[in-house]
Amino acid sequence: MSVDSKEYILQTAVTLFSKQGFAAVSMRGLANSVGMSVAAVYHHFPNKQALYLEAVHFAFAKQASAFDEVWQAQLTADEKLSRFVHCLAQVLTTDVDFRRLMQRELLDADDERMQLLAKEVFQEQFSHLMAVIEQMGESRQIHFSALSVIALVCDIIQMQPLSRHLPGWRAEHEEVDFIAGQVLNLLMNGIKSKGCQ
Amino acid sequence: MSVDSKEYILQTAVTLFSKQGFAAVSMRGLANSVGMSVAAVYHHFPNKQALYLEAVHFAFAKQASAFDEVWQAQLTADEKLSRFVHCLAQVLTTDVDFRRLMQRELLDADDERMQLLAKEVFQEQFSHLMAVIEQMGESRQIHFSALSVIALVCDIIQMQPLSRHLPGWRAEHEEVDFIAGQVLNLLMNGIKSKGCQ
DNA sequence: GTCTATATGGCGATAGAC
DNA sequence: GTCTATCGCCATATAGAC
Repeated sequence: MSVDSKEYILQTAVTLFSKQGFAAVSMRGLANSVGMSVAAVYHHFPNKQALYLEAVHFAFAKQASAFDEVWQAQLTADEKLSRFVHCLAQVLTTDVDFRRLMQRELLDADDERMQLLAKEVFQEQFSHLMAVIEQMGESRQIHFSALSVIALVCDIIQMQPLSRHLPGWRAEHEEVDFIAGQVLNLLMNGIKSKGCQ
Repeated sequence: MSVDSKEYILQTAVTLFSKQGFAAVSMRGLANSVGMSVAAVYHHFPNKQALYLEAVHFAFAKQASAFDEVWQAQLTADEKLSRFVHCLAQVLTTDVDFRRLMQRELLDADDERMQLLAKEVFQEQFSHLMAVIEQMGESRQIHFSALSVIALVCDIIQMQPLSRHLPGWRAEHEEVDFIAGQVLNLLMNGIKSKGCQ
């Protein structure tokens, strides 16, 4: 049926685009991966560019509401922040396709697509995060603090292939709970953990 | 002369690869950009892959010693950390090609190239950073703390095209000194800046 | 909706003259 | 060391039958 084929193509496309990037993915390769002819793929999408845009949309829509339970729960601000960090680390570690597509979108940095992403995917979560940080006592640099939380988690995870080869690395450094715990410790106490608590 | 042509090709290749990625750069486009024929480019490099590897090496070699003055100066550990964060933010903001190539390498995450990058570019700087953090009083999670410093600066800068469209953004958020100052404040005091000092 | 076949053009890489 | 010309292949995309 039409919808099933289209969704299957999209799902496969998400994986291919996230692994290889737009230019390196061929319509032949995609058609081969889904077990169809090139012409059949072109029946569902007018061209490669449109297919890519739909694939990005498809991948990001899945994650848009992953954090809703965090914000709606009856918790203190500190607990909400903790849950958010855990959740973010979990999503970025589990859904590798999402994480890599995100990285590629930031690299391309097409302004039109960035606006769309900001508005449709991130703005809501970001506003919740800023509200939580405001409740925690920070009154001036809320935007920057919220950004720092996300940046810290994202880049620690995406630097893993490199940090594996740097001195002092241990296997537990790549476990979701360890990452979340360390990030939260840094956010609460700064780098000198002993001097502050 | 040979060396000049080769270096000019490399410099141009660095820019093209960082902007478009390996697959999207064509030897024809590169040849056109440097004002030579395709065959002339192939006189200097055996194939596209080798050209890419030399280009990455070329771009990273420039930055390898950018931080040496930070570590060798007669400063307290706190001051060294401050200088490092400023320097890193400056390099990542100024040398956009370097930053994007780095991001692309992390995306590809070819393990052989990661090992080479770790050993030849990052290991030395990372060891210095860990030593500084140890001097500051952190005794257990030194690797993770050092990683956090780098991750925070890197991702705040590479998320700029997105954060521009998120609520609370101001133009000063993209100034090098502002970023370094905020990052250092977070590292020293945590997110609740008032509760700790 | 899916197929086979094909049009059209760009790709990486090479041959051989100068 | 650089050129022009070219090889063989793969790319995106379409035509038309079933």
